[in-house]
Amino acid sequence: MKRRNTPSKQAVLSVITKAGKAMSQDAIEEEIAIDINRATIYRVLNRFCDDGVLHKVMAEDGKQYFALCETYDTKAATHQHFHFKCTKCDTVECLPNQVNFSIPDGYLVESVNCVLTGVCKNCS
Amino acid sequence: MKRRNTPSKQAVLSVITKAGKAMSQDAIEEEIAIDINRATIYRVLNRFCDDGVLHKVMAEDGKQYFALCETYDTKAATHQHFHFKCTKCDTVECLPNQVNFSIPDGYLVESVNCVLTGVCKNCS
DNA sequence: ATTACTAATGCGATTTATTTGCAATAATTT
DNA sequence: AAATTATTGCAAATAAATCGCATTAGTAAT
Repeated sequence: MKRRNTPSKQAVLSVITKAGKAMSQDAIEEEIAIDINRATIYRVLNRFCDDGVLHKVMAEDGKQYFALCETYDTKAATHQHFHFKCTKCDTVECLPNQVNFSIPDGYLVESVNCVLTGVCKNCS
Repeated sequence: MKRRNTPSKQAVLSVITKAGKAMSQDAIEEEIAIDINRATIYRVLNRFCDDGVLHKVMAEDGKQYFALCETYDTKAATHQHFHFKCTKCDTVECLPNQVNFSIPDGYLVESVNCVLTGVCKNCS
């Protein structure tokens, strides 16, 4: 299944890149220049995740936020960094901090979802 | 608003205590002996959270899981431990590991939600 | 250029998790 | 036993995310 280059994909990626933060579908729809259907935005986002372009963060508000994968992120060490969700401006940003943990034997960790919630630098 | 002791509260707390894990509303409804309405379960759970009896974990599947607060947990240092969600048995458990992080100046952290997803000891 | 192939899109409907309004019920205090 | 009001059940409402399906439009081959 070869991927195609479409205006929707370009627009979504452009918005997220410009924001420099993790964004939810509705935030993207608000910011985006062209008119794209909600379902399409979700499909574009999920495809980008599959392709390792974006990563998904589940915040405490139960919403998915999507952020650019840094180039140094490998498939193996997947995005084990903290995220910060601001309750004031409602944005999610990737923090430089890596998540360190050691789990008991027998556990197999497939993904890490760490979100700190509070008030960000800009809003405090 | 003084709290009252009701069969619903007792039943919900009993199920969670017996499980020794974090549980979602539907898992609780499945396990519970008496017949309690879905909305009631949610209200009971949220009240317990308000009262510091339970804490809420948002998993990657977008569902809320509720777990007992250990007695040594204080309001201040709120539940900064890791959680593990198993994709096989679909349960969430509290890990003993504390979450350590240092955030840049200007950020105010109000809550921490860290969930590792994978396969647990029992299922692997 | 034109055609063929099929990924991507739009739309509407659906699913799933959680909450809410409101009237009825029941725990607790007097 | 009566009064007060927290709690519950039920149905409906929200809200996020997904899905089926017919249509559109990239892409590669001719």
